[in-house]
Amino acid sequence: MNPTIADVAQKAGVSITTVSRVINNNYPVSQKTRKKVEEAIKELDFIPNYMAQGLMKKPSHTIGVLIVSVTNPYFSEIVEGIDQYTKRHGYILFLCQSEDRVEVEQRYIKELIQRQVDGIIVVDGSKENSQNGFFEKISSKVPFVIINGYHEEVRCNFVISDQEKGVEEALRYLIELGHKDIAFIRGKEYHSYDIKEKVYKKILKESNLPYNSEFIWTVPIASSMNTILCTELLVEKYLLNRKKPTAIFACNDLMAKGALNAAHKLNIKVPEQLSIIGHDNIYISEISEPPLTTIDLEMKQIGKVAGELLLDLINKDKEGIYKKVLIPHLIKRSSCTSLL
Amino acid sequence: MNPTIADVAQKAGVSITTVSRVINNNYPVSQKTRKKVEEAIKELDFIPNYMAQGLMKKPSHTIGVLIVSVTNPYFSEIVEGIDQYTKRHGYILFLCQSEDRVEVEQRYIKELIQRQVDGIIVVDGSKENSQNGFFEKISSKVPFVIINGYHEEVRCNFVISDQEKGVEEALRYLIELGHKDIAFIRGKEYHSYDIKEKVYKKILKESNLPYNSEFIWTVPIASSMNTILCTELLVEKYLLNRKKPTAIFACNDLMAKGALNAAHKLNIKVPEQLSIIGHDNIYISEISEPPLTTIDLEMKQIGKVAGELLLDLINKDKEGIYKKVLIPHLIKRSSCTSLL
DNA sequence: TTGAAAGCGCTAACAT
DNA sequence: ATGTTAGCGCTTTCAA
Repeated sequence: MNPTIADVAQKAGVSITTVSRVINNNYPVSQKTRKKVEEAIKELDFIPNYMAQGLMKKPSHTIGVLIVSVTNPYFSEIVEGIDQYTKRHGYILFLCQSEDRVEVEQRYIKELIQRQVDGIIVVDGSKENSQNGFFEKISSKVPFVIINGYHEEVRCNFVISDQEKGVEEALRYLIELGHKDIAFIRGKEYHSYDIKEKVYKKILKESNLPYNSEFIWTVPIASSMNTILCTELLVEKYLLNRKKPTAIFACNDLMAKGALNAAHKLNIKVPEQLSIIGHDNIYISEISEPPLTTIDLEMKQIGKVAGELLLDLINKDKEGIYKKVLIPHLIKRSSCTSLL
Repeated sequence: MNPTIADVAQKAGVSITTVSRVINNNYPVSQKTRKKVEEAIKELDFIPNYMAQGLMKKPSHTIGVLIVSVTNPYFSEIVEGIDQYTKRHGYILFLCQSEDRVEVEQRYIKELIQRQVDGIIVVDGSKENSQNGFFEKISSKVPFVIINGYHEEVRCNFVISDQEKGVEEALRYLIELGHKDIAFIRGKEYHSYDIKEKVYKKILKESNLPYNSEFIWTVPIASSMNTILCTELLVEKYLLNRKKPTAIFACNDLMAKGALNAAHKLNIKVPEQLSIIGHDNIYISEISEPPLTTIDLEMKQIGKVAGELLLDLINKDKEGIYKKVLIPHLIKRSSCTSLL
């Protein structure tokens, strides 16, 4: 058993109140007494019990972060952004992985509240929990910020990137380069893919390019690291059996990398014979061969902004509902070429 | 403010004890009473205060995990392994990033104890804190497991991979393939690099191959994601200015990927003109072009084994000091070729 | 500057 | 089956 404040008090020959005062350094204590207490603390190797402290003191200086999976760089980079900002302010993180399951998401959030976190950040919160009112309900109980994820009509704090803008920029770039046959790789069942596909159709129309449903390629697995392999298989098949595009837009870099691998396998030169553009700018896009042109979501920055907003909410520096929108930008690397 | 157990008791017209009993489901409560209480809980949206619960109940069902950085797949894969195992047993994780700083490591570990974690896992704990007795001291206060990191003469629980075996296997493979000029890429100041270099020299000697210090390439940055870029620069320079090896052994896959990129840049074909072998088997090695031959450390498995050991320690199913050693194995992919 | 005592929200004997 | 009461380890009035 760890020693308690009473042990320290006894050893130092003072009251527990005094010990508490030197621990928290919030009331005057004479030099002599302080020294005695500090020595007792050192000797006993006393570490105050946070649970007991937390019972009276309000803030726990703890934040809950809920993601799908740490091994996916998209999430880990956001976590790093959150952590770097919040740790400077003395917060520590509970890390929860939902594995993309709606009930797990709910279970974790309740557990976080039970554990008295000062606030919660959910990355890519599920559409279900957005729409069924769960997230809104949570918002009323604890400072709560959602990063990306579904947000139409949902009265929660959001930090999101303007996906439409990003996809638009990518597609216009491809079209400027002279591409007309642009395949679109997406995952299934996620709102963000639906949005992107809508933009895809819109841009084609605006550019007077025909829409061909054969160019919509849907990958069954889209957020774990298996996405790469899975996309590779799919793209290989389509590149062989369907009408060949001159360019591919992929809804995330994992898929883009999978497409790139497929091209390599089929001996299709990128970008000479096939241009590929990704989305997110996880570091994988940077270290690919060739480095992938992509849309930079600035995940670390998103994490930082979300952390900042959450702490402001916690400290009541901010009230009301916030929606912070970051504008993503195209990063031109070497996976796209001009047809003109 | 969240409602308390007293609010629930009042609303349900019972004593707080009864409420506690239905929450914990550990004493008989009549169907009728239970129903009343459950309704009150639902209506008030009551979530018990973990801090107050924790004051009496012993285990917090919380584990502290200390790593260098989440964005490095080596760490995130281990974290995933730990989490997958421990979450099944009802544990939640504090995630702490030391950013490779010895004092931060100490600060976090103390904070974790203060927060009443049931146990701590440190990944790649610093040599300093191993040698100065800090880790041993912590071991006496709380169930404590170190993954990899320095472990000679340190009386702590360890889950480690047998690095010597792995490096040996890699090097022998290269030598069997007919390589005589093998460059060795390492980081600086880490015990694990020293071990690997020792094995490198030993194997050369055993194989009657000359040792050439020009083939020891030391990368200044070796554990953040910048390693790749940094190695790329270094290898490019050495490939141009030093005696050219026919094969490269890299102490981790990040370096191996950097070497691969450098080769690409210089138009050196891998594996035809240069064989590269990595270490760790993070997924980057798998998705490289060509896929990298590497030593599989099975990080996820390491995480699982560490989680298992820690829970056994927590539940007193195990006593004493454990050192679990996993044997890494060579994974042959496509980045090495025979010279014979 | 210090100490006594109440109480944070809950659990766990002990009664009934 | 349910309630009363004494803490868990600490912070914080209040008094001295």
